[in-house]
Amino acid sequence: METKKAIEKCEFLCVHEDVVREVLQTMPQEEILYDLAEFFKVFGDSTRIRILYALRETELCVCDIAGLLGLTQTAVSHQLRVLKSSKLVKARRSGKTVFYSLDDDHIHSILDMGIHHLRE
Amino acid sequence: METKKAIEKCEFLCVHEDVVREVLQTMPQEEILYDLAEFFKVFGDSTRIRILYALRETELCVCDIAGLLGLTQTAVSHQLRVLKSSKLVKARRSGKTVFYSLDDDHIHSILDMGIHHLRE
DNA sequence: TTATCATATGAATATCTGTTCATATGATAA
DNA sequence: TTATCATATGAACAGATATTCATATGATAA
Repeated sequence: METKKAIEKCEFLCVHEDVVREVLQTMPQEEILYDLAEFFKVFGDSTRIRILYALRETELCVCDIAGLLGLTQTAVSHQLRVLKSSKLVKARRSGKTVFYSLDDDHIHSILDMGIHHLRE
Repeated sequence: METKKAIEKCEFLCVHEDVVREVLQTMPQEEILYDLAEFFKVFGDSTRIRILYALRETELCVCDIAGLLGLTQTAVSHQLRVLKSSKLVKARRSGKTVFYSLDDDHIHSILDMGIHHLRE
C-alpha cells in the first residue's frame, strides 16, 4: 500500500505536465514505434545478423549458409523465413536449390551503417 | 538416421566451396557481429523505443516517462538501466529527481534513420 | 533526527523466441 | 513411377527477457 501510494504520487503528481504534453505532440504514432521495434528486433539476433552479412556480397543457398556459419539446415531455414517475411531477404529457386539474397540496396546500407556504428 | 544423413550430405557435399571461402574472407569478425546484434537488440523492444523517442526532444525524469507512456515507475527504471548500460541514454541528478536524455547526437541520427526507414 | 519522495534493484513470474527433432514438400534423375 | 536431394515446417523444449512485487537507496524538508 505504501508502494502503491508512492507510485500514484509519482505518476500523477510529480509529472511536469507542460513538458509531457509537448513531447506527446512531437512523438511518432504508437503504431509506428511498435513497427520500428519489430524491425530492429529482426536485426537483434546474432544468427540473423550473421546470415545477413553473409549475403552482403553474393546470393547463397541454404546449404552454403549452414556450412559457412556452422549451423544446421533447419535453423537456417527457420531464420530465413523470418528474414523473408520481414522483407530483408528474397528467394530465387533454381531446381532443387533455393538461393537467398538481400532484398534491396536499402538493406545493404543499413548493414553498412551497422559496421560504421561499431567502429566509433 | 535418414534425416541425419540428409543433413550431412547437405552441409558437407552440396556447399559451393569457392563461394563460401570468398564470403568468409569478406565477412566482419564474429565478435563484431555479436556486438552488432546486441546493439540492435536494445532497439528491438517497443518500450525502449518509446522511451528513446520520448527523449528525442528533451530530457525527462523517470516520472515523466512513466506518466507519458502509461508505464509503471519500476518498468521504466529497469529499461532505463538497460539503455544506460548500452550508452544510449545518460542520467543527470537534480535533487531527488533524475533526468534522462539521449547520450549523444549519434543516437539522434539513428532514431531519425528509423523513422525514415518506415516511411519507405 | 524522522518523514517523505523519486528512483533503483533483487527475486519471482510469465511470456517470448531460437533451436532441435521429426517429418513434409517440391524438384530432379533414373 | 520411385529414389534421392534441398528445403520447409510443426511441435516440443530450453533459454532469454520484460514486467510486477516488495524493498532498498539517496536526497530533501521539517
